[in-house]
This record gives sequence, structure tokens and C-alpha cells, in this order.
Amino acid sequence: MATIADVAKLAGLSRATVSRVINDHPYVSDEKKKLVKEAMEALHYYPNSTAQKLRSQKTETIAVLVPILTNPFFAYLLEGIDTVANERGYHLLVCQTRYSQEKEIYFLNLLKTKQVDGIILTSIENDWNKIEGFSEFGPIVLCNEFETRANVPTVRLDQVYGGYIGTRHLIEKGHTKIAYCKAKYGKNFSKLTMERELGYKMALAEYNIPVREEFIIREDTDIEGGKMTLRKMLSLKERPTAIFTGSDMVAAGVITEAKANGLRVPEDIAVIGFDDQPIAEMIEPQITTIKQPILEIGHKASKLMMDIIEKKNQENEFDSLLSLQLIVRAST
Amino acid sequence: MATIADVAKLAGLSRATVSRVINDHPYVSDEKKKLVKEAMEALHYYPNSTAQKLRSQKTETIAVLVPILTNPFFAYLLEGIDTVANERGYHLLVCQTRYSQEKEIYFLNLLKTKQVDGIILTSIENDWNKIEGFSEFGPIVLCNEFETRANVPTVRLDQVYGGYIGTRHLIEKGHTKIAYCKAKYGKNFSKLTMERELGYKMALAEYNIPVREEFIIREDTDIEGGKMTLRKMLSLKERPTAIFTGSDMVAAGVITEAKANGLRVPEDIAVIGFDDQPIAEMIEPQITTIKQPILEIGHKASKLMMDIIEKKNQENEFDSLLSLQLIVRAST
DNA sequence: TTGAAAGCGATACCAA
DNA sequence: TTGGTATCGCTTTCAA
Repeated sequence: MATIADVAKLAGLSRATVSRVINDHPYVSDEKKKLVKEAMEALHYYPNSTAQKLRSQKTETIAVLVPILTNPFFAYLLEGIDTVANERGYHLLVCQTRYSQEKEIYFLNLLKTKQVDGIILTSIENDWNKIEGFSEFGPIVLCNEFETRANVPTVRLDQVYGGYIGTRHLIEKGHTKIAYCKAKYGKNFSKLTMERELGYKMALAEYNIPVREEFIIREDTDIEGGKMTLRKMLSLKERPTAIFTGSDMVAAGVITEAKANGLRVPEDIAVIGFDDQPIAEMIEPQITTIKQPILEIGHKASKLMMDIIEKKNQENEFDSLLSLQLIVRAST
Repeated sequence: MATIADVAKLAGLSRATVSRVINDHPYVSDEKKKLVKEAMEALHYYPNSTAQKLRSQKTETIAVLVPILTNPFFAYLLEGIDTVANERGYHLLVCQTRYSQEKEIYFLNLLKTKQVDGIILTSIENDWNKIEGFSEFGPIVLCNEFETRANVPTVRLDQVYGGYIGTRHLIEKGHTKIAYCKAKYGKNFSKLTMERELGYKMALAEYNIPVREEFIIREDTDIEGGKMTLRKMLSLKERPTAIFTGSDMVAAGVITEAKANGLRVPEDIAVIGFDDQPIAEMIEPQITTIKQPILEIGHKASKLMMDIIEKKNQENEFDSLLSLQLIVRAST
């Protein structure tokens, strides 16, 4: 494999001049530039990016920590982050934590060893005091998940409002026995879930409906979790008439299982999802849901991260809060 | 940021000794080892991975080229590749080609500049003669998509068989007017699509059913593409009674649009999907489909790639062909 | 406009 | 068992 020295020798010039040509620096005569280009061509030379990184002390790579890629929510978030990153020539290292605290720490170490210029966290598995120390080694940006104690830039959604409008919608539809399904695993430090639940309780309080702990169900945030949720609901002595789930996948699972049990949606049980994923429009009945602008928070977090890396983050907000929107369909 | 030299100085030892401790080399006395570890601790030292990469000439990073992450098929493929890669300490660079030939070439250049140790291609956008030259710069493995002219290791599925069993199933259900929906964009060089179509035609031939070109529809491989497909079918003077689509997403779109047009599935139009994604079980009617072992081909391709990088690819097959399976549900 | 050489931070050979 | 030093491939200052 040819190196810059080989090119320099063939062109009869110095490595410095070759480097200048590679980096389009001024003060290289057209004549020498031509010589260098010919030599690069002849030797099939391509600059070694690792050497460039060592020298420049930057990797132009961002690690994005997601719990799991096959959850469409995170696939879309990554898509949003990637679009903007790619435009500016950055690459993304995908790091699936699989809801594991150890893996999260393992990936955070990428910052210490300078394998990446920064880390975007889309979920939080460890207590914040275990994480915050890493920001000394490079920029951390929170995207989606957040943490009140965190002193790092954050792009998030107004989950309290989301929980509130969803619940209020169900109440306005006449429901008073409203179940709330929240995440089971790996969300021990999720402010997101807590805030959404807060919104749920705020709405209930506003209409003087007491909170019933047995109506709060913890399950996995996937289709199976949705099915389990419905089964748990059916086992209650007094059944809820509506359920507010944490994602469209869960809502889809609830609906599928409800139909399998001969229940009509929304007549016997109303269901509301979260996210507004494609699936919400595809199953029957179509799912009433809270639309999250996923791509937008991805774009924003990505831009924010790169601005910080390149130290041109003058105009960025430190904590930006985007709004949510209720999409009414047939499941409520 | 502390370097190995700082650690050496504080410990009163040489950089070589510190390096030995970092890499757990033998021939370091426990006493010195302790000194080094204390110094590393005191200085919050972490080895710079870029320097290690430059020295070792390996990145332990693999680039995976996918058309688009938000297509669940590719999310699962990535998940499969990532699981095995992570176990062996490799990282994944996600590269979305977005069906663009330019982007594919751009990402293939990661090999020339040695940013990654190898590239896994899950789709092919350019003609193979544009791609093959890159394999001189590092290993390329084909996973899912394939190419007969390619002289690179390949992990793929038996698409001819998939096209065949799906079509045969429709024929056995009594259909003779069977449409076939294939990809519209960016699949110009997709052997995968061609083979599947070959299986479709083989089945037709076996039952002496003539191929009708107007029944072969080109559309996007997503939900919208499915809706468009159905509209195109409705515009034909003689309508097919069944359709074989290239993915469950397309099948879902076809079904959604069919219902919107007052057609019953499968009575008025039978639909068969491909992949067996979660959505296949969630929409009504549930989708008959061809199940692809996506995770498995991901695992296999990932292992194959790392074995090649580490030159222990003795026992790997060069071209492994995994089988497909028909899952009969309610849409046919 | 060009080149010599120091340096980025680690590893490994060869000596001691 | 330990250390000196060349080396990986590139960039950038300083001098010419």
C-alpha cells in the first residue's frame, strides 16, 4: 500500500508538498500539483485516515447509543441523526446497549479512548452519576431521553404534555377507568417515562379521577409486551375500559390480543398508542396516538453535537423541548 | 490528556513497560505492574485508540452498507450482524446508501482510506465492475444481495425457491392470474429480484400458465409502493386475482388499499408477502409470506467477515445459500 | 512556493 | 525483566 512518502519520491517532491495537495492548501504551483496528482494516480494512493486522525486529533465519527435497532422508534431516530451527520461528512458508530448498564458504560468508554468525537445518548441505563464523569472526555448530547440532573445539552420532547393530552382525550371520550402501560425493563432511570406518567396523572386529577395503582402496568415495549398487557388487564377484577400505552407497537399488541379474545376496539376497550409509527395506520382499527417528531429531534441533536465538536455552538439552545401532537384515529 | 509517556514518567519506567502492562504482556514484574497501574489511575490515563490503530494497522471496525435503516428488513439484518460483531469486540459503522450509486462508491472508499477493516454489502447499487476493484483494498462480503460475477464471499438466501414456493402456493389455491410486484428504484443490479422473478416464472411454467408482462409491476418497496401497486392493478383491463409482493410492507400496503377500495382479501384479491416481519401477523388478514432467516444470514456474514479479517477463514463456505420457508396465513 | 523535521500516541524489536 | 528507539502515515511549523 502506497504511503505519502512513496508519492513524494515518485513525484520528486517532499511529503509536505504532497500533503498540501491532498488537503487543497494554497501555495502549491500548478506544475507541482500536477506532478503530485499523477504520482498519486500511478501508485493508487489514498491517504490513511487513521494517520490523519492521529495527527488531527479528530475522528469525524459520532457514537450513537440506542437500546435496540429493531425498535422502529430508534431506527427513525438514527435515521434523523444520520441524515444531518452525513451531510457534514461525519460517520456514525451504532452502539446497541440492549438495555444493559454494562454495555452502556462500555460504549461510553469510546470517548475516553478517543475512538469518537462525541456520544449521543438516546436512552439512559445507568444512574446519572455513573455517566456524567464521561463528559469530561468529550461531548455528550442527550436526545429523546433526558435527565434533570444532567449538565449536558439535551434535545427532547414534552412528555408531560404527551401523557396529558392522551389521557385527556380518553376522559373526554367518557372513560374513567384508564390503564397506563409503562416500560418494564431497563428504564430504571427514565425521566421520560416518569414525565409521561405525570401527564397521565395530571389529566386524571384535573377531572377528579383517582389514580388506581392496579391500573398501572409494567411490560416490555414491544408487541409481545402489548399482548401481555391485555392479558394482565383481563385478569383484573375490575377491568379498565381504556388503555394508554407507551408505543404504537404495544398498542398494536394490545389490539391484536383484544381481538383474539373477542373484544371489540374501541367499544370494549379503547387503546391509545405513542409515536405515530407506520403501523398505527395499518392495523384495524387504526391507532389513535401521540405523534412524536422523531426525525426532527434526531436532526437537531446531530447538528448540536457537530456544532459542539467544531466549537461553533453559539446559537444552539442548551435544552430544547419539542412538542407532541394527538392524532385521533379509530382505536378510541 | 495523559499519554503513555506521562504514565511512564510518573511511574519512573519506560513507555515500553507501560505498553506491556496495557497489553497484558508477560515479563513484567508484579512490582512494576503495580507502579504502572497506579500511575495510570492517578493520571486518568486511557490509551488512544487511534494511535493503536495506526500502529496495529487494524481498526476492528466494519462498515455495513444498507439502503435504508428504517426498512425493518435491514434493521434486522444489522441487528444480526451487530450481535456477532460485538461479541468479538468489533464496532459497526452504519452507512446508508439511500439507493444511491454515488453514496455506495463514497462508502466503499472507506476501505481505500483504511477507515474500516472490511465492508459488508447488503445491497448493490452499481454495476459489479464498478465495485469489484475495491476488494483489492480490503475484504468485501455480500450479505443478502448477491452477484454471480462476484468473486467475494457471499451469504444469501435461495430466492429462486422463495419465488417458486410462493407462486406455487397461489396456483394451488386456484389462481392463474397472478401479478408479481418487484422493486422500482435502485435495484438495477439486483440479482435477488431477478432470481425471485425466475422462481415465479418457473412455477407458472410448471403449471403451463403463460407469463403476462402487464402483470409484472414495478414499485417502491414500502407501504406506499404497495398502495400504488394495487391502484395499478385496478387500472388493468383484466385484473389479476392474486399478487406476489416483494416484502410484507408492500403486501400490507396492498391490503390496506384493497380494503379502502372495498375489496376483500383474499376473496377478491389474494396477497402474499415476503420476509415474515412482525407486521405480517398484525394486520388483518394476517399475511401469508415467505420467511427469510434474516438474523441468521447476518450472523453468518458477520462471522465470515471477522474470520477473513483475522485470517482464520478455513472452515467457511465461500457461497452459502440458506433456505426459505412458506408461512401460510389468511391473506391467500 | 517548497522542504526538513518534529510530533501525534502507541507498539515491538533488539539490547542490555 | 526492562529500556531505547524506530516505526505506523500524516500534518504543520519554521526556514529557506
